[in-house]
Order: sequence, then structure tokens, then C-alpha cells
Amino acid sequence: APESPMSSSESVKSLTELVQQPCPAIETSKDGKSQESSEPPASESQSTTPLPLSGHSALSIQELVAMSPELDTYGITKRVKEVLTDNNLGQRLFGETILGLTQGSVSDLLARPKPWHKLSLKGREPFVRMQLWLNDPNNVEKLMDMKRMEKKAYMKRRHSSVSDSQSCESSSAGIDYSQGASPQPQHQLKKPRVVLAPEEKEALKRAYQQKPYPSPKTIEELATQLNLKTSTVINWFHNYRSRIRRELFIEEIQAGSQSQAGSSDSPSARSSRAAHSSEGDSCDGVDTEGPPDGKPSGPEADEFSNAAAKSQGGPAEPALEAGEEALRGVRPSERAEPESLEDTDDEGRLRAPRQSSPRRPGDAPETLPNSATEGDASTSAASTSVLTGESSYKSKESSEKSSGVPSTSSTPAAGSQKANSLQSLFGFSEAASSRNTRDSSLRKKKAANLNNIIHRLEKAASREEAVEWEF
DNA sequence: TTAAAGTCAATAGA
DNA sequence: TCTATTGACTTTAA
Repeated sequence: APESPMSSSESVKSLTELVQQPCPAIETSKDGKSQESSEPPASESQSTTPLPLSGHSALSIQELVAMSPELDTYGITKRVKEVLTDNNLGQRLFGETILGLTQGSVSDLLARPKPWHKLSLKGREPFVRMQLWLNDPNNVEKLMDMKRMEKKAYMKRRHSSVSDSQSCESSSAGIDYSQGASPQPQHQLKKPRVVLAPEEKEALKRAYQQKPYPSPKTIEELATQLNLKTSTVINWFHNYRSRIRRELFIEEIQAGSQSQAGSSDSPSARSSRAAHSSEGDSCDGVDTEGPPDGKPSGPEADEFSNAAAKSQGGPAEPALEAGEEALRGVRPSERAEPESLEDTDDEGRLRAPRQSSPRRPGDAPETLPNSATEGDASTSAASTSVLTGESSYKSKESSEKSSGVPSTSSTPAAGSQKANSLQSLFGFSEAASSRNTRDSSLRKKKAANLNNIIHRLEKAASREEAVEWEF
């Protein structure tokens, strides 16, 4: 792969400046950086990928990351996207050669960058690499070269394979994933990807709205009713929570950047209600960023759950419990194989439409997803509510959150601090988002924080451990 | 142990 | 082809 190590000595200092240019990439004089000087020093940290790392070799990427000043992740990704598109460079190439990430990861990263302070050391690495790359005056050129080389290699392979078998020596670009492993017994080892049907997703989202952190029991119920593996449901919740969270991050950033105008009203002052953008219900979930220390933020149970509870008469939780109760009987253990139940679906409980998906292999036959156990239809009042959904959406507003929660972080004190840092980082103030659309999401954030606190409290309580809460 | 964070990699769409 | 999405897996923290 290409290398462009800069003289280590300089790297240290230049790095800081390097890494912090917020603006137009490049321009940094061609000076020291970017000269392909040393290269062998594979460097100490083995873990580090032998990527270009634009210059420098004495320092491992981790070290660079560690000493890197705060970076504007959003700005960086924005610039990277520009440069890539302007030069017709693909994410795959960029990701593999510059970041050491796959295309999908790059796409995700560029589309939904998390704010610097929310990133772990590991998570900051790609951003530092991007910044270094942006500052490399020859960045585009190098990538273009890579592209050419790849193409050449591809052609070569193409030809040779024609006559002969296939000597896949991939391009020097390093695209050859050495999938060592066993060549032949590789068949069935791969299990097909599970693809959740829209209805299933909907059901899960609804469940999430009611309970972002479902109990194992609830998870079991969901899995059973949707005829999914428990692990799939668990994974789904994990993924959804984290994705919702990121969604929020960028929403905030964008809100801030576009509403520079206004406002300084405290987040809590929010009032107008606005419809929430996101697709249908999905995004609602909105969690929030958690406390500075990376705490998770709360689920957003807020609007929906509350609303649901209210509209349906009855607190969501209780209802849920009831539902669980009702569903009891379903074995919460291994359900690797879906026990498809013969029982049909009662009224529309949650329908897990089988047909549409390529579904998992060992999956159960076609029957419809069961409704929980038998008597269920009604029994699971809660589950019904959870799964059927209706309830929730509607009356979202019924409850105006108690406003007391300090935005963004679970602790007021920390909250303000955080707000500040956010502002400086992204140039916006939370307050700014008080505008309509953003409004609701911020409200949700607050609610999320509340929920988060509650969640943690419950957790602590269940453990009977002493926890110090600073609110 | 649990949840979050970070990624991979399959796959859907354009 | 390329990018976006997303279920699953791995690593890291608490």
C-alpha cells in the first residue's frame, strides 16, 4: 500500500495543527508532512493497520489519536464527502486504503458521524485519519493512483484468468482480503443473513417505543411472537438503540448548523410541538446522548409510551407486565428453531409476514407467526398493545415532558458543560434547535434523559447498590 | 453480565 | 458500480 509517512519528528507537532484544521483541506503547505520518507517502521503498535496514515511513522495511530485535539467530525466528513465526490473516488477505495474500513462502515461514518466527545479512542481513529488525509496535499492524487493500480491489476487478472485458472493476486492496493481459511469446506458455514420483514420491524419498533430496554422475558415474548430468534431480537434492540442515538447526533448538528439564528432559549424552554420528522414512527425512539462519561442515554419512551399508556388506559409498563404475564408459558429458552405455531394469527396481532423475506434458513416454515400462546389474543393485552401498535402513535403529545431535565446530559452540571463543548465543537447551541422540527426531538432527548435516569435507577435499585446520583 | 461502540459483510437500490 | 442499510459479531467499559 501507499505510504506517506512524514518525518516522525515533525509529525508530533505538525500533527496537532494538522489535525485541527477545520477548514478547507489541503492547502497546508507541502512542507514536511506527506513526504514519503520512512516507512518500514511498522511501528510498535501492532494493532494499528499499516495504512497510509499520511505521514509519520514513529507514532502509532493510537498515539496520534490520543494527542489529537478535538476534531469537528461533522465538518471532516463533510469535506471528505466533497473531495471524494468531486474527484469521483469511491468509498470503498477510500475506506480500504485510507481508513482501513469497509465500504459500509465508511458510508455509515460519513453519513452519521458522531461528535468527537462521544467517540471512544477507537472511534476517533478514522476521523484522525480523515483529517490527516484531508491535510495531505496529495491525497486525491494518491487515491487516484490507487484506483489506477487497482484497475490495472483487475485487468491483468481478468486476462490471465481467461486462459488459466485464476491467480488472484489482487492489486497492490491491498484489496485482497486474505480470507485464508479453508478453501473448500466453506460451503455451509455461512448462514444466510436474516432479513426482517417490515412488519416485524414495525412490531419491534413499537415494542421499543414502549420499552427501549426490554426485559429478557419481553424479548422472549417478542421473539416468540415474531418467530424470530431471541438473539435476533436482542441484536435488533442493540442496533436500534445505537442507531437512533446516532441519528440524534446528526440531527442535532444539523439543527445547530442551520439554525444558527437563534436562540438561546434554554432547551427546556421548548414549547412548540412539531411533528417529528422521521419515518413514521421509527425514529422516534430517539435516545440521547448520554452523559459525558458515555453513559447511554435514555430511551425515549416518552411520547409514545406515555401516550400509549394514556390513550389505552393504563400505564405502559403495567400493561406490559400484564402482557408478559399472559404470555407466560412460552419457553424462554432456546428457541433456535422457531416453533412455528400452528395457531394462526388471531386478529392482526403482530403479523410476521413470512413470505416476503428470504429469511433465515433454518427458519420455520411458512406458517404465520404465532401469536403467543394460545389464549393470548387477549391475554397479552400488553403484548398486544406493544405489538399491534396502534396505540402509540397517535396521541403523542399527551404528555408534555416535565421540562426540568437538562438537555443532553443526565446531569445538569455536566449538561451545561457539555452543551458548551458541543457548541464550540459544532458551532451551535442546543437552544438553537428549539425550532419546530427540532423541537420535538429535543424534547425527546430530554425525555430520554429522564428515562435513562430512571432506567439506571431501576437497575441500581435492583442491584441494591449504592449509586451516587448527581442530578 | 450487560450495554455500548465499532465494524463487518450481505444485500437492496440507484 | 457505487452507496445505503442493517443483522450479527467483536471489543470495550462499567
